[in-house]
Amino acid sequence: MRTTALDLDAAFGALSDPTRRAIVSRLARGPATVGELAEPFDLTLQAVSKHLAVLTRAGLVERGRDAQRRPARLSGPALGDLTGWLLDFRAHVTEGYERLDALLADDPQTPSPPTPRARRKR
Amino acid sequence: MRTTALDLDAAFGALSDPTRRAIVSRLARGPATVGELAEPFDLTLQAVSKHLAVLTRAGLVERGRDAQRRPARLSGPALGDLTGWLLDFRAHVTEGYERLDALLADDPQTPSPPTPRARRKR
DNA sequence: GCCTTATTCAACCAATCAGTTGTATAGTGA
DNA sequence: TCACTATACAACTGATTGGTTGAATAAGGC
Repeated sequence: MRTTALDLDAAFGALSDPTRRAIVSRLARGPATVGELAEPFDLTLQAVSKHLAVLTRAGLVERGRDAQRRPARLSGPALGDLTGWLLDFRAHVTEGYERLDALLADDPQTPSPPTPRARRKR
Repeated sequence: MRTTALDLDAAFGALSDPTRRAIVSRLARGPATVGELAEPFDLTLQAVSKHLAVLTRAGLVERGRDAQRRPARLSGPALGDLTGWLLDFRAHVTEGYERLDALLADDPQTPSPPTPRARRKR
């Protein structure tokens, strides 16, 4: 069995492609077949099938069976887990920032010292 | 419209690598130099520098200047935007699922009856 | 002015990726 | 059975990626 739980590598990787995000967007409105998913794109069915495989491997999509069709639908939990991870993360960052603000107050290395770096020749 | 705004491709792509997620985790506890970031990894400084470049290009990290050092720190907003995108998304999905549930009133785990367009035979 | 430290740039390499075409499998309907 | 539809598999290709080594750049300390 392939990893059905959330694989952060695979999940983020899957969502890093705009075509796949579009597919996921489409699936958010309900299940669809490969053919239906492929329609808006200028892509072969095989390419879309591959994208679906990537999403499925990442645990974001599940496939069913309806005669010759293999409709895809989103797997809610994975998306929830991903969101959870990011939320945790963001909380952590915010906290860190507050600590940093408290430490620095007014003195620190100024955020962006615009160093006009003249490029030298070789 | 913000041109610095988040690039979903780049942001998700950046977070799809475990080394980069570890770097981001480290940075969530405060800024760090390339050398400091590289320490826990069995990687060259150049490799870590490249990872930082990826994160910077994605808008997730900002670089500063402190003498020879170029400390990296997280860029809070990007992380917030990413989380926001996913939250929106998840909301959409949940809504879709509720609609689907209403239609099917069935066990979503069973692979067989996935769509309302069931045409199976045999 | 050298050294030393911190970081990046440049070139390269192997692996992976997104796409293609062509073929094969699975299921329906006659 | 045979034709048709929907999808997957296989092999290939060019581009990208994650890593390396080696050289260059930037800044400070002596």
